[in-house]
Amino acid sequence: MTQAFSELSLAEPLARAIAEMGFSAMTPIQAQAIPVVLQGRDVMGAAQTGTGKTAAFSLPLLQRMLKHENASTSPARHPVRALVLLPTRELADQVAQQIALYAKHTQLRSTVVFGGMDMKPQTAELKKGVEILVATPGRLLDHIEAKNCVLNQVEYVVLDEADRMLDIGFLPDLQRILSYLPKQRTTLLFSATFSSEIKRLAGSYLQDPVTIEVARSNATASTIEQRFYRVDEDDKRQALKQLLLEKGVKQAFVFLNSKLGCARMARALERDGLNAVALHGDKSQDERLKALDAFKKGEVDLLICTDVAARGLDIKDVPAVFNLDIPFNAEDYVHRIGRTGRAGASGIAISFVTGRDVKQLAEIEKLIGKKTEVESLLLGSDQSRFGGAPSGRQNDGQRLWSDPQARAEVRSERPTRIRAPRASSDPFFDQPYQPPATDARPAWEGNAQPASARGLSPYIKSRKKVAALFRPMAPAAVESSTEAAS
DNA sequence: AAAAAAC
Repeated sequence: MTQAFSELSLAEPLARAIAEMGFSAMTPIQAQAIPVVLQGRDVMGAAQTGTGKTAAFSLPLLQRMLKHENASTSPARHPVRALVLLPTRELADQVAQQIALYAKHTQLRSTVVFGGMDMKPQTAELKKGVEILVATPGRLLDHIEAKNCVLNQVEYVVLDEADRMLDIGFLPDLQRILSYLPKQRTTLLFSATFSSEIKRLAGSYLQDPVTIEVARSNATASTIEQRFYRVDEDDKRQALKQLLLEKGVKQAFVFLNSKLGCARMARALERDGLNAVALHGDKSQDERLKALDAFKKGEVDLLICTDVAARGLDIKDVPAVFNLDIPFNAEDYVHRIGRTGRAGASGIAISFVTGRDVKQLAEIEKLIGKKTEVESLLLGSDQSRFGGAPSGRQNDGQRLWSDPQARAEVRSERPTRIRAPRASSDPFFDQPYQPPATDARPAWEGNAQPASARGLSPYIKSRKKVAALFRPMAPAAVESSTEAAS
């Protein structure tokens, strides 16, 4: 019982824009949220990522703005009537572009303001007057305080990624912004994840809200295959390269927890001959937008990013997400893997687990309501560069942590040694990638090296059991995946 | 163990 946009009797300019964009059937969040927003109710909406939330709030807002003239008389001909707030600049940019497309055939004007860019062009746009303003909090406050925009006629506020907007880092800015807005207004909150705490807090910003939950909140899309591999800190890059080949992945988001880690990983992968670019908050905004744009166009294969890219970014057909680090917040796991498997497409999410991530993994299991199985990964020697002769063996799905004893051992493992940052003398920066000196022979063939040096998890007890689970990679499969990856 | 958002 999918409903069509045509059943909504939207204003002609909106219907035309939708048709031009090739949309006909509504997604569940759209089918449920649009009628409610059209009634002017406050909404708290939870829906999986990639299910069309932006259209779910922007279309009915535009419709209402077209149907209802702003009642108050304004000195500006185009007072801001709708304000959309987002937690990252790239996301603000993306949502603004989408709204502009929906509003294309209307007289309604929209613009976006975010930090890291020159104030002047933004100010000029604001002074011309816009009905719809998309923004990140900090820069918006700058504009408000510089009196570049007046928000006392705002009728609609949207907090997208609402749980993030309401978290401790954003809340002070958000409260200040809200203090500039009329009390009488419609407020819409949307996110894929809502913790119960945030839900309660959110309630205090809403008046008699309608709660819309199209899937259990915090759920991950069933179109995303989720896998977890036990990988030592030092083996992560090698494991990434190997899995890219094995899975035949052409393009992927690669998440790390730190900006420095991203910068290093991107450089190292580039040196290995991969087409990788970093995206994190220490880059200039210009670089950030360029990196994202190149990834969108498919000019870049691997986007090595922090959680700046975890939420909302909508890039078509990215087949894979790698979590080289397990995110600090379980919610961010849900958002990160939501960068793949969008709009019903399939995707794979691969996460690397070290000994100290066990607790966090449990949090993720709790949040997504699924048990995870951590597999071990036998790393090949990789004598060649990426795209050359593949490694000799691959893991064929060994379930490691289903064994309670192994799990207990993992818990007690000492934390991985962390290399201190050392400017340009850091060998990680300056030396070409050295493949591991060992071959890929497994431990049971009498290799004297400690198991961890070969990427074999040190807590494997039964060699026989393990041997049965590993088998050489079939040559045919290797070739096809190599081709696909190049 | 961090990142994000203003200059």
